[in-house]
Amino acid sequence: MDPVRRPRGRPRKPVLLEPAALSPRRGLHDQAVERLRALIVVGTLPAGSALVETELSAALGISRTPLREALKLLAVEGLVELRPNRSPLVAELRPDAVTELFEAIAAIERAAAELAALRITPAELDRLRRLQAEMEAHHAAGALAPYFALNQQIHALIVACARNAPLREAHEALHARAEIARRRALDSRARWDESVAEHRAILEALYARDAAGAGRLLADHVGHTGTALIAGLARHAA
Amino acid sequence: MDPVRRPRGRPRKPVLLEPAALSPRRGLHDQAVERLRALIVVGTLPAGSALVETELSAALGISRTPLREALKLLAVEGLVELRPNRSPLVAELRPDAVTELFEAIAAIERAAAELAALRITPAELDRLRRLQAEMEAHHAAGALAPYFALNQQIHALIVACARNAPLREAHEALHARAEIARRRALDSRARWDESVAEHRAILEALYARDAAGAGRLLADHVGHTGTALIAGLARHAA
DNA sequence: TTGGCATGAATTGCATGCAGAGCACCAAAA
DNA sequence: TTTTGGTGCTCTGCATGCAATTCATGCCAA
Repeated sequence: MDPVRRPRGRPRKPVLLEPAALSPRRGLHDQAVERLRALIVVGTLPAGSALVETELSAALGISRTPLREALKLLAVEGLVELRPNRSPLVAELRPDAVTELFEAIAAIERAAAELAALRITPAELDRLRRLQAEMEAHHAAGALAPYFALNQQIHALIVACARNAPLREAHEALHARAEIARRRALDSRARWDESVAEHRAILEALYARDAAGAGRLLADHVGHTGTALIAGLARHAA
Repeated sequence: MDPVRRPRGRPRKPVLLEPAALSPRRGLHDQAVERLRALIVVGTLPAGSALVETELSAALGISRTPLREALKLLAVEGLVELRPNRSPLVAELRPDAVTELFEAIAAIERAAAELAALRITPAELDRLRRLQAEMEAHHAAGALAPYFALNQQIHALIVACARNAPLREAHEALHARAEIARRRALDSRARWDESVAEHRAILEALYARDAAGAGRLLADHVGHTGTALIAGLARHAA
């Protein structure tokens, strides 16, 4: 028998970059997914750049194994492009891909809005109304960043109210790429005003439990957002 | 002594001009995804069973590393349920999950049909017509298995004709779970006849490039299939 | 008996080693 | 000069080893 009890704590090695501090007990691969997604969305890892496993794992303070798992999951999300025996690339977001992306989001949100109109509870309607009011306040104040956050919450809440897990997961999977597009082209005051008005109409349709109307309005809203973004991207490129 | 260093892995079989398209030589993790998916769909790995990494990796003849990557991907597809620090489980398919699943598939296929009605080429329409004829022949002959295969091909082709990668990927992701439900409840002659008729109507709407009609018909068709399957599952459980 | 805690086996999660694929660079031939 | 073949290096893909976690068992006390 070993008289010396080994110390229970794992030998922590010094972590160079940000050590994923104080996160809930999830695995490193899961944290890596989130951190990498954030880095890609905000552009710290620019589109087209190679993701060399040894470099990235060192930068994240983890080993290659969980990193590889994370890269595979990000590839499913379309944020990363895997190549056999080659370094993965941060996926490029081409204009036609943005078109398809917003077509798909519109399709999913339309269906979600139709279901939500049938299934949403009064409490959820109330929460939507409060979010809408808050969002309009940010709009009035010209606060873009919080506006976007609220806007995103509202869309997510409507999808959640559809009570359909596959639809919600598909929606979440597309969200990061849409966010990339939004960040690249967040301009046009006119579109902003229009968007707020469209949100009002959607909310009213949900209150009226008008499934077809809510679906159509939301799909159109997403479609308009998409075309506006593509226009913005085109301006950006020029 | 052995002067010739032998490779540690499997002996490479001599490959003579094997078309890479048919044998893409992908990584072990990718192959593991397909093999596990097939094993789960046909029920060799029954719902609720624990997937112990060491056992599974030995059974598949691979190590735990690619197996773990495969399990993570199957979890995204909803075929496997991951639990922190516990063995993954083959996901159970509860009746309400089947309902949601077919709601989601109907939503995606409706959107796909609407887009396909606008974008489908004459050649694709022709191919659809031939597939439909072949499927009807199997129906007339009472050949269930090839009928199902053709049926799937038709649905996949319609989605492909929408020219929308995210929609197609979402559709594919849901396919395996739907297949599980189908295999559990493939009965009801009456529903079979009805389904063939519905396919005819969908095809006609596509020919007429009636986007709304094609979308509605296809969504209803998938919805009917879902309710029939749930009824079948209920019979099965009883 | 029963509740609580320690202990050990089983298994996951992560790190790391190693072989091979792919690429760059260079030399030699055309 | 262009092309072809070789050579070395880098990086991926996979296997394996080790620590940490979880669960089951058993012991002790109430």
